Amino acid sequence: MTLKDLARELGVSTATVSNAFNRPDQLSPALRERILGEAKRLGYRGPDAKARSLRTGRSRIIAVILAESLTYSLNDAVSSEFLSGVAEVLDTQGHTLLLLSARQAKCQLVDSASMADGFIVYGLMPSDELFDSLPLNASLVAVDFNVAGHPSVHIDNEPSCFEIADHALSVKSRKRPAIVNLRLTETPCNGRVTPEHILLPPERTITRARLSGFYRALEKHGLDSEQVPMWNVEENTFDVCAPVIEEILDLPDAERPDLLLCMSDRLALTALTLAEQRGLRIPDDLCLIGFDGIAEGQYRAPRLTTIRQESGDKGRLAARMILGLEPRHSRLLKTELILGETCH
Amino acid sequence: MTLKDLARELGVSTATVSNAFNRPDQLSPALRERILGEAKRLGYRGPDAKARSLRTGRSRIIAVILAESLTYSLNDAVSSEFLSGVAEVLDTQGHTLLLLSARQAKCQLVDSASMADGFIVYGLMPSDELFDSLPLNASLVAVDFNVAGHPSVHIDNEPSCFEIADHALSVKSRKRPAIVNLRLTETPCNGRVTPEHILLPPERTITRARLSGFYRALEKHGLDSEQVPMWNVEENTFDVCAPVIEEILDLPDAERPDLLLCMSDRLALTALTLAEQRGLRIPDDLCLIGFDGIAEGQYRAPRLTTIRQESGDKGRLAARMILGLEPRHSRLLKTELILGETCH
DNA sequence: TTGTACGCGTTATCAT
DNA sequence: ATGATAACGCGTACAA
Repeated sequence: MTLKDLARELGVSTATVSNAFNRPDQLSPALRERILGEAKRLGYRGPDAKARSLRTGRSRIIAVILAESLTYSLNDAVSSEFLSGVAEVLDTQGHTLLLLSARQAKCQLVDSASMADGFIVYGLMPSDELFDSLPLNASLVAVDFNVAGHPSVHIDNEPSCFEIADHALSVKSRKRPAIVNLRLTETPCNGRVTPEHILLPPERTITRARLSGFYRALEKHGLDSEQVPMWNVEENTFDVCAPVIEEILDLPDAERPDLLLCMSDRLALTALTLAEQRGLRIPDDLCLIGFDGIAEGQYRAPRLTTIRQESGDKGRLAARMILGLEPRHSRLLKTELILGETCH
Repeated sequence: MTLKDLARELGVSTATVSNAFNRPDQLSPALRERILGEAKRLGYRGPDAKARSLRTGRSRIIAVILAESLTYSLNDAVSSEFLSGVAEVLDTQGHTLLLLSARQAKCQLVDSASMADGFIVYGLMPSDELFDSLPLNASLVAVDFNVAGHPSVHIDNEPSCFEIADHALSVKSRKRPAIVNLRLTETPCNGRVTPEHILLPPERTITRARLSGFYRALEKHGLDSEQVPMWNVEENTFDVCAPVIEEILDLPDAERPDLLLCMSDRLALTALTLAEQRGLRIPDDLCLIGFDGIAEGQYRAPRLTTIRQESGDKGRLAARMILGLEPRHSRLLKTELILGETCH
């Protein structure tokens, strides 16, 4: 049953049937009633989305391209919250959400992509050439990194990290701070960062900005940031974090850090769990700070001291920009220091 | 730049260009090279997905229709894990994932839907009529509930709940068990379930099956299940669960249950957090069991005693069935009892 | 209200 | 074998 069949059946033109569905004002109410009634009776389900999107050039589909795999992104609290914000706005506006990952085979990514009306790109992409393959006219908003020629949504990573590290270092004198990084080395590294490791360039990744904030706070407190031991973790999941955190916690007492500046809540929560297992008192023996402000860190005792970034707002804003509900220029969102009980 | 333009530019037919992209065996390698080379040079990005999907009838898009809102589903660990499993398989098979919610306006849901090649329906839908509007030929797999004429994927809710409740009641004598339900009343209810409340019919919802399992275990242990107090929560989030759990925990000592049979880990974790805040010792003062086996319940101390359902496997299986990688008949997945420290 | 060109490829059929 | 032709998929938009 197609629109054309229905038109023939009713003895009206296809245009009229189309109008009955899309533009009520273009035909008499009586005729419209009749068309809709017959449509239902004959089992015609309304204009086909594929045909319509070919004709109009729009699909009402917005694609989110995630830097990480879908499997990871969907299980991570921060990106889930982001997606949830995106979905909320799209839903309201009658659009739908197509999930893509930059990790997918390029060809299939690109042609699924050409169905979408717009793109929200979340996180640092493995390469920029991807963007050359996207439809030229489609709009694009980058989140947490920049794409030349397109607006982006960021949070103020450096100041936030300065603020929280400054807080951590002020509360009580900590002799042995250490930093736990997320995906910050040029080559993959799960473990201690040595001078041989090259760090990703500042403009490429948000974690580098977080590191700068930590460094600035350390310097302010008279510490030589170069001397502060640093670890790195490649993936923000318990399973990947745990071995690295264990390596830290299992250092001899005299060497074990008494303050961990973690770049994510997942890192900090992993440290918290493993530290508790080892009988370390928090915050007395070990002080912890995180970043993100995920629910899991707050609905527990002790609550994590962390920086709350509103990932949901980030998603909502990006979605609104894509849909043209918001001016298309780059935005910087604020964060908030949450004082929990893991650092005081 | 369309395929037609490129064909004209090269002086070959559109069919040949199409073949160069889709069926290398249909033309000489030399010609194919030339076409692909020129395509790149002239900025032709390959066949347009919209046009192709109109012609072929396929889009390589699989839609997941979620019973809950996208906002909720993306933030919930269980459904995220499910989606993650779906995405993993689709990815591998060159398909993409479109997220829809049964809560969306019907019309937009239906027409976004008509783009998809297949549907995975997750959770109890508000109404069945939705399925009448879906494309007739499209394949459909239901998860956690049944849709007439289509295969489904289930877990064994009743036996699992019997098993864990039986365990809980065996470990030590508990005088005052109580049940915390999830969305089980006919009319919304966040609080104590009274005889006036009508419960959803067993065939409609998995939580009713869970309740049966609990009841069977209670009877086995000589308890009158009718007498066991029951609460109900409408949404599986901390914010909605908390007030109900507080109502339970704040009962006078003599009335407060010493065993909570919770239908989800979120419920149990909420109870755990709030109980700890009140200085209740777990499991001595209060014994807790959950359902789901989400990571959050295991990466902590005490770990939750719960039933682990492999939501990821559920998603993978549903996706494989939709893609025809798996026979299209209903399947029942096994669960596993996880002995944590919240009930012994 | 209607006729109809158009959007962009795909594929069956035909020709060389 | 290779390549070309043309019908087809389903609506939409604009002129009439």
